[in-house]
Amino acid sequence: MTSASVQNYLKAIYQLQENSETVTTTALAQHLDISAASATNMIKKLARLKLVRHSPYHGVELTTAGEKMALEVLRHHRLIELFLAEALDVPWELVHAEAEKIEHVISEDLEDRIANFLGDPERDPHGDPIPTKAGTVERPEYQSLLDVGAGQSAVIQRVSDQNPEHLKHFSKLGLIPDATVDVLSREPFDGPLRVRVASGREHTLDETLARAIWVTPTVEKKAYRAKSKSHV
Amino acid sequence: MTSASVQNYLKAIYQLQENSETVTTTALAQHLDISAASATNMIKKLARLKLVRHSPYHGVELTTAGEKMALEVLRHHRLIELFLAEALDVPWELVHAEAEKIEHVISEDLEDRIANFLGDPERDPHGDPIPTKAGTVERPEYQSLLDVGAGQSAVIQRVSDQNPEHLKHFSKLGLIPDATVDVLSREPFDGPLRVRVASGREHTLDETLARAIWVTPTVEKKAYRAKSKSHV
DNA sequence: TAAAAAATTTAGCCGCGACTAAATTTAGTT
DNA sequence: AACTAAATTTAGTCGCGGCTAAATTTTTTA
Ligand SMILES: [Mn+2]
Ligand SMILES: [Mn+2]
Ligand SMILES: [Mn+2]
Ligand SMILES: [Mn+2]
Repeated sequence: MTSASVQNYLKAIYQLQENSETVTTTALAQHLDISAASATNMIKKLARLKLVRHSPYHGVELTTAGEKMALEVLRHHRLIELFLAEALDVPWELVHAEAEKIEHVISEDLEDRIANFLGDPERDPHGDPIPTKAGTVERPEYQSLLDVGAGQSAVIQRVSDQNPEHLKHFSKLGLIPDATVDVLSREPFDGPLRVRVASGREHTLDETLARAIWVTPTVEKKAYRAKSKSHV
Repeated sequence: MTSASVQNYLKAIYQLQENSETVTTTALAQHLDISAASATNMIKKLARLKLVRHSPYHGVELTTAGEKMALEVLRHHRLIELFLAEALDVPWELVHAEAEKIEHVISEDLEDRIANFLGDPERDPHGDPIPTKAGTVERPEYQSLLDVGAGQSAVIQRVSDQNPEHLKHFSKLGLIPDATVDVLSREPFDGPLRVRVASGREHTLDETLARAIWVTPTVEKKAYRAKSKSHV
């Protein structure tokens, strides 16, 4: 019923809302790689459809109906990602691009069958929560690996799926959801991060990479370096 | 690269060519449920792209390039049908509609993974041959169940996937590829057909249904009714 | 073989979702 | 507070793939 374009806009607005309260035309345009004028155009259409509230020159916000639609698309997307990974061994840096297209064309019946096949999963391969059929979704507050102090260890909860090259790199290093990492040291001024993974291997992550990994800290292993939060 | 519309037109032309040498604008329009004017429009575009030869007022024909593209789409379609049936138990009357959409959005890599998962299959769930990656396809000459004489038996090779209600009915009766049917009797003037399936159950099929089932005849089981081809 | 019917193409239109260039509004700076 | 820069919207255009109505060509029928 609603076009793939409308679905992509709603999904983008939802994802931008996760970071900042209100979503600007420019942010939306950049996220979707289109011109600002095109974004304005679609925003006006979405407002007509009562899927967003538009405060001209100030930003856009999903209505309840708009958020529900966004979550439906997001559910499709993440179920498909996991399904491709599980059923066909598609590597996790490729599932996003495939899901971006397939999410718009599957029936509700197929969605249900995929969810059932996967045992009603709660996370996609990157650790992102899968919205429920009812239209709810978890919003766990993770910490960026960047903000973990030296000497602390943490469990990876999710990894940004935006950059396939980064994903490929992360899986090579063992930086995947549920893996434990020890932060060894941190260069000043947001410099690179030295980490050790469960296998014992040590790796250096620059700021951009570390920012794409979200974790929950575990209890500190070693006491000889107690300074953590205030450090750096 | 090429749009879903172009792909659907090419596929439609290919399938119409299987029955009649040349494909008319009207036949194409009916097949795709669009106006004749729209069909003409797209035909001219396809001709510009060298995917068809158009003889105005007389019909259209795929070029080698057009046929290759049609077969690529058809390969996607049939692999997806079989994959949905095998991996997710989607009933065979539903796989066609899903595949009709998904066929346009999967990558070549995903196509390869699906083919590999299925063990490079040769037939889709309805018995239709799956084109190879190289762009070739079998064109077996089956006989309609309608043309099998009383007393003969036959092995079902394929069943038309055009009508979901018919498919549902066929699977209920056990009329699926590789099943053996005995034709018991045939009413005159293309009247209904009485058949027995392997389970021993007997069913009556009207002309439309019988025409949708394609078979290869087997050796005759019983000699007391030797008249076969000339009978009816 | 001429007239009628059917098939096909042409002409003109529309909604969608993109674009650029120009106008407008808002935010930042001195 | 005025000026400037940045963000946003408006205006106008385009290609795509549909549509209807009218013109044209082919086929059928009388
Ligand atoms: Mn998408
Ligand atoms: Mn993901
Ligand atoms: Mn299709
Ligand atoms: Mn089929």
